[in-house]
Amino acid sequence: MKLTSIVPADFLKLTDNNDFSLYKHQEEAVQKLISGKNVIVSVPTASGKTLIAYIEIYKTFLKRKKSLYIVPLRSLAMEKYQELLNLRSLGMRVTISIGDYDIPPSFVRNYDVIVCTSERADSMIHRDPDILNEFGFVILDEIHTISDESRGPKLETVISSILYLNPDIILLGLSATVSNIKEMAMWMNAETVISDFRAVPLETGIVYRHSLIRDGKKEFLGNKDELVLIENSVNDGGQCIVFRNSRRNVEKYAELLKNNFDFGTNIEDLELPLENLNDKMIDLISHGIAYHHAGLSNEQRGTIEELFKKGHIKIIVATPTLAAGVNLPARTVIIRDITRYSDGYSKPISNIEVQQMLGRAGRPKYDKIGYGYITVSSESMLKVAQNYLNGDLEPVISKMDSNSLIRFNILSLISSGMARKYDDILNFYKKTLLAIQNDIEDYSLAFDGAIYFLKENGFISEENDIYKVEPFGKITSELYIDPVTALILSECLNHEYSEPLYLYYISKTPDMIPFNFREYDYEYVENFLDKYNINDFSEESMRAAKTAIILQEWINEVPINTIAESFDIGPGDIQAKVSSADWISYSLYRLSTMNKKEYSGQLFHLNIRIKEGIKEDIIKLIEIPGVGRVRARRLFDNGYTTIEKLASAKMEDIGNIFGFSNKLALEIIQYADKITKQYYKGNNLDSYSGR
DNA sequence: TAAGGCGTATTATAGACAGCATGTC
DNA sequence: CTATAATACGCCTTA
Repeated sequence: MKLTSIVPADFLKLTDNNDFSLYKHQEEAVQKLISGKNVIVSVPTASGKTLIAYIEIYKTFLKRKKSLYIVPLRSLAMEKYQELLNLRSLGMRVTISIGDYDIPPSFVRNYDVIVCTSERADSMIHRDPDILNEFGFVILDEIHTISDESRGPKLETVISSILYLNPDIILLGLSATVSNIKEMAMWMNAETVISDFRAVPLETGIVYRHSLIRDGKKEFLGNKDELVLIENSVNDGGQCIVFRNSRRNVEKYAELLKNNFDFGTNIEDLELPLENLNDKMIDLISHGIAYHHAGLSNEQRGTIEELFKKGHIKIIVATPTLAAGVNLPARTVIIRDITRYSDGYSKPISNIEVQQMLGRAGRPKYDKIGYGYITVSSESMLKVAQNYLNGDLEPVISKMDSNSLIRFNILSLISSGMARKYDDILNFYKKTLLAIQNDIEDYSLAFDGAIYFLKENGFISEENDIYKVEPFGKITSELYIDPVTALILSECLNHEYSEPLYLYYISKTPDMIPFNFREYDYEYVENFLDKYNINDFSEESMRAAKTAIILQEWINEVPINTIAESFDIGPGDIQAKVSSADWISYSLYRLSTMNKKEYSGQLFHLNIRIKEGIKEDIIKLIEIPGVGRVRARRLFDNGYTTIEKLASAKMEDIGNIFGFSNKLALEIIQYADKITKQYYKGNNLDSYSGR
């Protein structure tokens, strides 16, 4: 079936006027969508799923309705947004709504296609359920993430809300292959399209006892095992990704590769942003090798991904970060470990995850074929690996049944007005996958418990069997924080303001995952707890204290690498923690405006200090574009302590400071000048605008 | 006496979303 | 519950 037989010819603007034929699975899905049915498509990655979405988005646009594209990760949202910008040639207005790049909810009305994360979709719907009336089509990318314990329920809530409020909206679920796709389809009132089509064919094999087992045949590799496969692949002009199960293993394996191979690149030619990378990384890169995990800073990860895309790096050794995130394919993928520690035990990873990693094998347009190998070291693991490759699939299981999620969810149901009575809550839950897989009556105790908790703690009230949200509950729901977090922050506000103590409370909330605690942390952590009279020496408290200590270093301008070294953590870990603390400290500030107004100013500043990693005295300077924590401090140390002083500075004087070009200096002065003039016109300089 | 082998005890173990603000090529 | 690899440590053997 040709494209133009289903969409107006206009659509060809997207395809360079190429009126090609759809693949079978695309055609099937599109026809079902056009006839007004919900669809779940289950095909491997890189098989043209986006085109299906494109076509229905356009059809929806012609019907003057909006489309919502939901993905699990911010990086994927970014990627999808860039891709969907093409739709502007058809007159559609495309935008993105994720943490940093936000549009106010009301502005959604000015766009036709909105890309967002599950959490943002959830929060948007619960702030303004009526917004769903504007939508005609919702795409749920990677819908199998419903199985994810921490994040899955957010996506499930979104789908359930749509089924509950606006069943007319057409749903398109894009899924990895799972065993209970029929059950999912029943839940979503959808039809299924299943195919094993791949744009680049995949050849798989298992490395076991010095041999490669492929198609039932054994090829002897020698005692270098999978290293032979890597070497061959690279020598043949390919690139390679090796997945391992821990950061330490990742770094060690990269080192091992370096001792075996040299796919050298001339470092000087690369113009690396050297300050990002450490010596070890640079040494590896000079051999054409790199490692990649969440301990790296965002800048480091970006650099390595870029170098890999350009072909300067031949092999990346990585943790699963690289499997889930942005699309970074390689000809050969090697899964070195198929077990991983979780909840105290080492367990085989899920096949969904294995397939996701294998999905990175084969670059469309560059490789004729992709290779995926799994290495195992025991007979039992060999069985497991064989089962993966034979398509032994797991089901998608709802994880909406935890008490904390039920509390969170019932609060947002009541806060949004979606539920006024107990029956409304029940009716909502009947629309969840949880209800398909379990008897929802079994959860009535959990519901009662959650409602009791919310009432007791002042989030909601009840009168004549009608629930009403209290201001405390409303703000908690809008901040998208766990009700327990809100309670801990309220308790915090009862203490007199103290920087370390408040950081401790922020770190103690369930929305912050604190740093791990090690044996040698005892001494300084105990000192901290003693010093601030915290009489809680539980492990939970110790971890929070350690996190608070690290955050304190951060807001006192200790360089990130110094912190990383002295606490033996990665710069990426600090960035991740800072961003959580940023969110929670903002929530703390907002809560203070309700009943502790006298602290609000201080807490507003604390939030900025956490966001930027600065001391109090340069809060004003950080506002200038191009000036971060380091440059702001240099300006301050050179006597430019206020915006006004900068406004009257000379370009050369600032340009002479280390780290400032004349161009930057000029921009800074001009900006400072502008702000100062506004100030004298009576505008408020105290408003911080972020960057 | 120092170095090295070996068995046993100890330790550590992946990742990442959410709040708000303003008018973009 | 059903792990496992790296490291630390103690003990013994050997050059």
